[in-house]
Amino acid sequence: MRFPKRGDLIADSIKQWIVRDKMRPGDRLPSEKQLTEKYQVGKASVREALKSLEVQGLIRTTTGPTGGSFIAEVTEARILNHLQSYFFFKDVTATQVYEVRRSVEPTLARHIAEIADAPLLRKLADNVQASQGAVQTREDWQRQQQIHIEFHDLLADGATNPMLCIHCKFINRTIRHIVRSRESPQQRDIITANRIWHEKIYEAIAKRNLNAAESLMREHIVELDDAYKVSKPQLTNHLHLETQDPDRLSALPELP
Amino acid sequence: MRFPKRGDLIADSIKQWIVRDKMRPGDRLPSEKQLTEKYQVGKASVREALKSLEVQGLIRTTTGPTGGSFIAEVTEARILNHLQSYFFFKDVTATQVYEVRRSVEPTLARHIAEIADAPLLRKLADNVQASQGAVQTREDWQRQQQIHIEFHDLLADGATNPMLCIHCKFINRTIRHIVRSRESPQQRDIITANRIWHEKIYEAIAKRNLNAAESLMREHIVELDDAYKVSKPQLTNHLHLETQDPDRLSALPELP
DNA sequence: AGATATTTGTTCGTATGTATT
DNA sequence: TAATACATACGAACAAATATC
Repeated sequence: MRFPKRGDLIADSIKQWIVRDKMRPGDRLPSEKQLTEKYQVGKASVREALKSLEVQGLIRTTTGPTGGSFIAEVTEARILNHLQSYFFFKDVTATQVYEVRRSVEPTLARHIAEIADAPLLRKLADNVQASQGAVQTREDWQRQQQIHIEFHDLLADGATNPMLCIHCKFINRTIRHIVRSRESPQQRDIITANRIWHEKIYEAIAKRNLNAAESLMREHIVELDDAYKVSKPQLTNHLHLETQDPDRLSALPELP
Repeated sequence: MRFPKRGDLIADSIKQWIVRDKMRPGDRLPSEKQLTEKYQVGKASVREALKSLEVQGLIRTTTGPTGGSFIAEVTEARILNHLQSYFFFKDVTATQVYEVRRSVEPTLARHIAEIADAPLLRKLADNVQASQGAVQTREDWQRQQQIHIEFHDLLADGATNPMLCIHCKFINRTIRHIVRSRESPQQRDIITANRIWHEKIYEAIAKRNLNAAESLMREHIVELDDAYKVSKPQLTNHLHLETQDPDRLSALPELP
């Protein structure tokens, strides 16, 4: 395709409009009919443009009399899905994920130690408390793994630095995939070691000890990396689906 | 909207198909007509699905007898644009960008010191060479700034760790925005300081001195952060346009 | 070079679904 | 309940791009 499609041109034009007029989330776009008249194009082209903006997460669309297209803030879920799609064919190894994690998460811990408020401290304390349970069965092990990653997610969610937040959230999502693809090793000592690390990190954060939070987190990640270095390095990736309802998908005919 | 749109359902179904059948970039999808027959839906719905996948970067589409939709690897440019859109309404400050940069770029420097090959070393050397020029005019200053960021981009492009690469590339793109929004300060000493830092970092990489590369980069970033802390913290963000050709956009009618 | 076939791109008319009044 | 305003969906036709012969 030498020439850009009409839909893409219109989408870009609307983007310019959003920037130039400093539109904010919630602001309303003209209706499809108005857009066809303004741009002198067919309905389908306008719909392609709106679909493009919708997939990018910049607008959301509703039906009905008060409906239409409205400027939206791109959600965290959407950008995480896009990142996941980006790495789908990339063959990222667990070692590579840990290389990034080792550099970013200590910074996150320091950041949180600086800004954590009472509600966040409470959530972290609850999480540490929840990780006290015994690890007997395979289900126990998997549950503890989820609680463990949840601790890291709480830290990321608590960040006031959006860039730091999103990077850490994506790392955690990737770690979840790695953990799932791993057959449970009978390494109960790792689980208890993790619990102790989290306790220490929590204490450092609660005491606003920035340096301790950072270095403890670094040691924690390095130990995790070492512990799992032997296991399957390749992570099994998949594409995220918007509609998690499997019934609706299976209602469609199968493809050959 | 309570029920998902048909286009989204079909897009998800195709995604499942891609994962289940282990399709690879270049593989062909059924034609629009075939898809309408398979899914028993109208052409518009199929096109919405394909448009969604196209915007996500998972397929590319061409016309003609050998044309159609083909599986594609999501490009770096596309994910960077999505990240930019994500932060559009987020009000990220320069300080926050540097907080992430300070943690991740030293890791990148270490990574590169470990794996850099001759061509990359050559490019880095050329870049350092190019930064020797005098800084007299305002244009000199801006050119030197671009060469400086180019050095960091060369490091990111050289990374074999895709996750590290993309994070650093996005940081660099954001830094470019910050630099552009900054009126040139008459701080010629910063430019020369940067040049010296880059020389040292290059030397460490060339000598495969991982620790030196990492710590030099850390000091370099910290100094940069301090030097610019006084300037405007807010970065002026904008949305990326697919079609950079301004003629085509201005050919469209203006919006009210 | 020109004709032609194939596939996407675009338009239009019409009908349906949805949410408000 | 009915009228409305909007998005959603279908189908047929035509236009444009790009291969092959």
